[in-house]
Amino acid sequence: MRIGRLADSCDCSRETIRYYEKIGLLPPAMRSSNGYRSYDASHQKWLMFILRSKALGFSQNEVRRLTNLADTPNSTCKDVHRLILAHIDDVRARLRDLQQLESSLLRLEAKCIDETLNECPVIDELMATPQPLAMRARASHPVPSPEKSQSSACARRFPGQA
Amino acid sequence: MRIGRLADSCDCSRETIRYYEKIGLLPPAMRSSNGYRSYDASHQKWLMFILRSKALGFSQNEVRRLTNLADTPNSTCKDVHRLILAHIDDVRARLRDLQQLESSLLRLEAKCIDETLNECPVIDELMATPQPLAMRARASHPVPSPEKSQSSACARRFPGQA
DNA sequence: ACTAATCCCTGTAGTAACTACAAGGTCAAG
DNA sequence: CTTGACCTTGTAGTTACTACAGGGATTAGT
Repeated sequence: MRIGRLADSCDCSRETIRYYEKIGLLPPAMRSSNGYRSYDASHQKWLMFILRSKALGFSQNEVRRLTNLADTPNSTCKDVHRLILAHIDDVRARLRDLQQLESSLLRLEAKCIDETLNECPVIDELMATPQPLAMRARASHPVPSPEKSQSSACARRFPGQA
Repeated sequence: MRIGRLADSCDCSRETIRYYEKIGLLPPAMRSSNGYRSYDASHQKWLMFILRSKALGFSQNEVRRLTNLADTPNSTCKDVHRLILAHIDDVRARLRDLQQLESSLLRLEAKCIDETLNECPVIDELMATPQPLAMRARASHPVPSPEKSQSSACARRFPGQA
């Protein structure tokens, strides 16, 4: 089997396969006389293994550890189990982050009451300085009170900077 | 204010600030006679704006659009609203993906019944060939039935490829 | 037998969004 | 006058690929 067929059979690109070989995730292919890579069923298994692991969200490094475990005769199921649990924790942490994000965005979105408004409360909220400069500065310039609703009056000399 | 103080006040690194200037997210700083970057409150506002937007998960491109909107006098709140809604959709899609991932991982994890086992059902599942080769191949070699529980017998000649 | 299309090869550069470092200039304090 | 903390630029590294460029090999059709 040449690279194109392997790629088609696993639904990934040739480049990806060559890439996995280069970084040592996939065992190097045999080469036929013309220099073309030549694959068999075992390569296909490895590749599917890698692709399935990735589909489960494992990083390259984790996949590497998984393949190492898969390739080690003495490795117990325990190690695999540990890796999966760690990954589940990771996924859950990301879930929590995203949920936080979602509610923050919804809260922000709720501020858009009047869509015809030219002053955008969202922009204002994002733009607002909380207290960092005034608090930390040794008051080198006065800081003229909370700068009321100038909206986007700052740095207007900065339009299309590529 | 020099770069160090701005960085401290916004809790980001000097490199990040220089980077934002380089890619045109942040308006270029004034320079004092020695060539040092010099910032004022308006720069700080911009930077906070960018950092808050990023914290809400907006990509660089989205942040760029947001800053453009913030900087355009005629922009209505509507455009901002649209951007936020699109982003919320995005976040929700990612949430769904992660939830899928989590349940897949839990399903997989549940297969680890006996941790002392040397044959790992997880590895086996990840390694399994579904039907691609046999189905798509023009049967150039026989395909000797579903290759029963050889576990990780393939490509064992591939240990530490760094 | 010739030609065009389709494969394959290698190597490099690009993506997002930074971080880290190298090699050097500036400035204030001890 | 040296040390240390700051600043400058530029380049390379990260993750996980993707997209060429510039070539060779094979295959299909005429």
